[in-house]
Amino acid sequence: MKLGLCKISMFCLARGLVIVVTISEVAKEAGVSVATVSRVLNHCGKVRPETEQKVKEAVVKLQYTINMPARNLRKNESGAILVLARNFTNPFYAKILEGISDEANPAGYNILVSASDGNPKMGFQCIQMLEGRQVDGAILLNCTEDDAVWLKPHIGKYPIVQCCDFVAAFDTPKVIVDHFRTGYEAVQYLVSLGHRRIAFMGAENKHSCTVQRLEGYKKAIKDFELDEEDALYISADANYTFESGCRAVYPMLTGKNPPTAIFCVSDVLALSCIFEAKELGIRVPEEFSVVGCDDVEYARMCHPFLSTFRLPCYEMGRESARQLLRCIHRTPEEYVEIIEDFSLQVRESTGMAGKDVALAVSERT
Amino acid sequence: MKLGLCKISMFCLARGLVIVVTISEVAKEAGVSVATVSRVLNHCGKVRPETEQKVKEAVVKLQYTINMPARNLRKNESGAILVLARNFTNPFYAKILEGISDEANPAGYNILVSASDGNPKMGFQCIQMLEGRQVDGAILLNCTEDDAVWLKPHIGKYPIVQCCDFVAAFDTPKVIVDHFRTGYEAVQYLVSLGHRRIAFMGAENKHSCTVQRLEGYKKAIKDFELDEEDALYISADANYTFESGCRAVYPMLTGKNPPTAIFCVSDVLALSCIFEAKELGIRVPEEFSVVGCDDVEYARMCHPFLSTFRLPCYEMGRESARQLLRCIHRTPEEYVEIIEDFSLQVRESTGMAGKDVALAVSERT
DNA sequence: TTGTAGGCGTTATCAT
DNA sequence: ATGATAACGCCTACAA
Repeated sequence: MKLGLCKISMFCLARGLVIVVTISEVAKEAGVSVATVSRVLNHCGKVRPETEQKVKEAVVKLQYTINMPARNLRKNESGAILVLARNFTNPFYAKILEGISDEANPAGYNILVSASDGNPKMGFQCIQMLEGRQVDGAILLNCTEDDAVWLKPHIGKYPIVQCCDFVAAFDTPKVIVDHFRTGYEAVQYLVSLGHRRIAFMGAENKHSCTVQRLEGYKKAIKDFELDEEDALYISADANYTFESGCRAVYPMLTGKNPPTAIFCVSDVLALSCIFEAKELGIRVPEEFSVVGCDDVEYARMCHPFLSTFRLPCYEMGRESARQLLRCIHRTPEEYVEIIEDFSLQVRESTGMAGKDVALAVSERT
Repeated sequence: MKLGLCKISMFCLARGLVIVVTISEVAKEAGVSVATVSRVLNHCGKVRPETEQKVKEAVVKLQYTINMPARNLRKNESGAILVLARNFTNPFYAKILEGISDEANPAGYNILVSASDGNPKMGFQCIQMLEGRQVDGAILLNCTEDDAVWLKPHIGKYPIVQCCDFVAAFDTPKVIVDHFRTGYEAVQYLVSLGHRRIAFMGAENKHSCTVQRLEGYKKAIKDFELDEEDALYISADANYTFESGCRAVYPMLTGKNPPTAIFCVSDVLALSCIFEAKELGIRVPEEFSVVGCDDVEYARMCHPFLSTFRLPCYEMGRESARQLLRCIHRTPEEYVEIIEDFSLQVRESTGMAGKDVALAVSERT
């Protein structure tokens, strides 16, 4: 890393070197009172047009800008909302964030982000921001039972929306999908292709999207009387990283009696399964079918295109923001639970059950 | 309305009346003055241990939490910084954001994000937040000449750092890579593999990472006396989307005299080239070599693994935050220009120049 | 329609 | 070491 030097100069911020223009200076300049200036600033009518004009001219002349912390203090609000997720490098969370922004920004709210990285300590920090009035509300993208400690006492006290992952017992608006059903339908779909040994890849976290999908999967396994083995449930790490997905699926694919299909709780993990299978010379989907969940952009960036459940990430983000703003503005209403639809996108990573994988591998070697 | 010593306000959701505790209530409870409470809260010593103890007990008993807008007003700071990027769904920006968070959060700063989507209007909003004291500084990830209008008058007035994309004339700290050199070295590398017709894919924006890489590319084309044609420069859309990359490269690959190699200013675009080539039955890298830039995680998620320039995204984020905090705290220092290193990651999408692509295509058909 | 004045909850500057 | 009190900049009854 090199270091080049540019011109020397000091920042001159409000605190010292620059004259900070306040509402009273504007008032003086315009020859009116601060109250009038404030009224003009807040467009609350009740001001004579020529007075308003004078004030506006003064504002421009003095380059006045409103001091938000001051206004916020007075109005007891912050004009910002918090979005708490594990991270934003996962395209799934990034897309939700986009939806939230698109809804909240036009409404005049700023977005504050915080990556918990699965650390419950961040949940505490989240509440701190609510308590400290730094944000008017929060959207939690990865709420789990682990958050009960800090969250429970604050439910109903602050505007909080759970999105995607949630804890049913926490009484907040929820914007979710029926995770159980995705798990069930994944199996159902694979069974329709003739698969009987179907694996499940979750993640080392207590997210409802992991837990409930596993439940849906298990229920389907029972209903369809399929092979039921603990060895068929594997887990990537809590953050759904590609590498951990590869690590998790490897022993299963190289072990005895491997499955002919797998359902993964995240697209990135599904991609890791496809990748690892191909590395091992196992053809997808001829010998191994993979179903993902999320439908992120990367699912269609290389062949075989991923068969996956499309969740309306962007829309979930928007709806979460809508619900949160509703809470913040105290629109009298019950806590709604909005269940977004999903749909299976059948593409190229799934196919009819054919030869046994182990057999195929041994043939090749 | 009041209840005993404490004020009551309808704080959040319909259900809860929340008692808002202020510093003066704590003072009353502890039998001291607000000044003392404040001193304890700010750990500025000068308080007798037993007094401190009393205050702390009162804080716990009343569940007091500091009111940040009030503190911010008084201290004339916000404790937040702004990160402005085109979007955060591109893993490149997401990774930089991660670096910024990891540096700024421990320092007590919150992160406010804003997606400009290339809209200069957002630049204006950015300055608004600086002026409104909602943030103490800003990191701009996509600064271009187009931003001169709103940015120029505020340079030196507010703490601003340009990261990755930048305008040299704007006198701010910069955390960048030598984009020109990536363009030059990409060609150099491809030449070493025997390529003579090398294309360039940029994007419809004025980012320095697009403009300067093109310049480096052109210089190398001249230096190595390679084919020099306007038809060899193509552009994806301003946001580097996968689809636009496909659209841009298609006519080139199917047209007359296609190149045998291409350098793309972003990994996502490079992936789109690989994808489109494969769709057309053109083998990568046997018939068509592709070099990307960024080295995002997705570059190694499917074969052929992308040969690309690794930019230290995360580190650039951290360094940007470091520089910004330095500006905010007015550490007397010059505006530095930190040039981060990059390195070419040779993987599977590049190979020796072989048969002419058009020829290969015609052979196949 | 406009002005006066009293907070909002802190911190910081004085005294004591 | 502690306390009284004046800002910080704005909003908003209440008066005029």
